Amino acid sequence: MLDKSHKNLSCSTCSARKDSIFGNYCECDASDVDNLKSSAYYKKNQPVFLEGSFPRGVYCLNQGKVKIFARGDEGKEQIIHIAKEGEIIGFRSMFSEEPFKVSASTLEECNICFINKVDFLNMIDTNPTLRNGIMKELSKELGDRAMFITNMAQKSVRERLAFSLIILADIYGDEQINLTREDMANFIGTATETLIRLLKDFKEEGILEIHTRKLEITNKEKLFQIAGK
Amino acid sequence: MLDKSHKNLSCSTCSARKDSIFGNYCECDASDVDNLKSSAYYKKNQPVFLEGSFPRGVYCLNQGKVKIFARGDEGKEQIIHIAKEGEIIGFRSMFSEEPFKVSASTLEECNICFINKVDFLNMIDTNPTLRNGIMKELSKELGDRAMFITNMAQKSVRERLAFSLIILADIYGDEQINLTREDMANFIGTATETLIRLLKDFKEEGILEIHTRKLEITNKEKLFQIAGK
DNA sequence: CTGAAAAAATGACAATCGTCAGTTATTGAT
DNA sequence: ATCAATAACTGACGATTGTCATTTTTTCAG
Repeated sequence: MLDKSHKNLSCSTCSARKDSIFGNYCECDASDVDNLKSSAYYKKNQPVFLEGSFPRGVYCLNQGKVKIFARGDEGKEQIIHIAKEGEIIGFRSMFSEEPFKVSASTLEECNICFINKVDFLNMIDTNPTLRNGIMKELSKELGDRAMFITNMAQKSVRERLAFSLIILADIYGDEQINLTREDMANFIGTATETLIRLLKDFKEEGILEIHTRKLEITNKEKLFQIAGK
Repeated sequence: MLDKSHKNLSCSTCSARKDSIFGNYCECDASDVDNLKSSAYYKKNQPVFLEGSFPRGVYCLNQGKVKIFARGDEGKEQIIHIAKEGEIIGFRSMFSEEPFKVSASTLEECNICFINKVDFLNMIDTNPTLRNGIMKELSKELGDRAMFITNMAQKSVRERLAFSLIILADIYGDEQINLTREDMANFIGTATETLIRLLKDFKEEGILEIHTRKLEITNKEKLFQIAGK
């Protein structure tokens, strides 16, 4: 599955492609993209791009998960989003012509393809369907973040944990949620200790099982209930 | 200044135009837009569009301020953004083809112009400069919201108040900040009572003066200091 | 397999902040 | 000008949550 040899992956056989913006909006041939992109193996906890730097292109996740995070004043990470297979990351700052406002770092071993800024912008300019897909994506995310802000501002940590577990369960699919307690706390926006205590509560309430680092949700219904709608 | 007679305003004499996306990116003639738009007078606390409904076009603020807000589970407003003269609002959901995730409501008397969805999308399609401006705007906002989320998650209410006052001072320009305590609390993400108490603290610390509803910042330096960077 | 480093977990404690209940001040319509 | 409605403010109190200090468990390199 993971290609550690840095050999080029092919878009035409990319299993993540069907879920991606390319798969949904790009009527172009997979091989068109194939010729532009390069691919690379990333090990766990490796940076993909860093806050403050300028984008040189976009990254397309073939395999693995990547956290997108900002840093607060004391350097504490706030995870804004966890990207999974099929997602394209790093294109927002390309349009805004600003340096990255967020950083991206792998949460596990990943295969990530790279498309050069010029090539990507060229694709956008010449392909209205893809362009509309991107605009749709940007707008959707703005809506999501409005909700994220509202949750942060109005929900208790317990409610946010329930809410976040639902999101994480969705991101991880059949796999069990697999994050360090610190990363999870930085996603929810709380202290690591508080998160650990609440996970214990949830365990005692029969909502989940803790397999050390991996979490297995056993009562999703109750999570919805706690999260509040 | 305010045109209560519903008479059409003209883009060519619109003082807000120079600060707008149109002013910055649209090479088209002001009269092109003039012919497409209609304009209307809104009184204070009047809705512009509502969460859940589908966009029929975009709104261009000629005069006055508009709050953009989401609602939490118990209906409590969370103000995401306060739009001022020159800003275009309501176009995000047009691209995402979803119903509005947020509502918009006037904070004071406003003159607002309206451009029909079809006409606006047509402008976007035929005007690459405008289109790029819009994409730039969407991306910029995504970056801003990442910071907003981080502030919400990591700063204390006191720090958030300082931070928000800086933003509000910028939005209100030469005017004094003029919001109900409830709106301000809903912007900062706290209870109205907590906000009132903290405003009193700030007053005693010589940071601002309270003229009933209007706030005058007297020590911006200190605000920056408290806000943390 | 072993030891060191990293991560997870626990306990104690204090401060921040929200809630509720009530009072005072301001606004705006008649 | 008056009064009702709305907004602003105050006080008391407790729960939630963050901090710090320490222990236990897990991971991983050699």
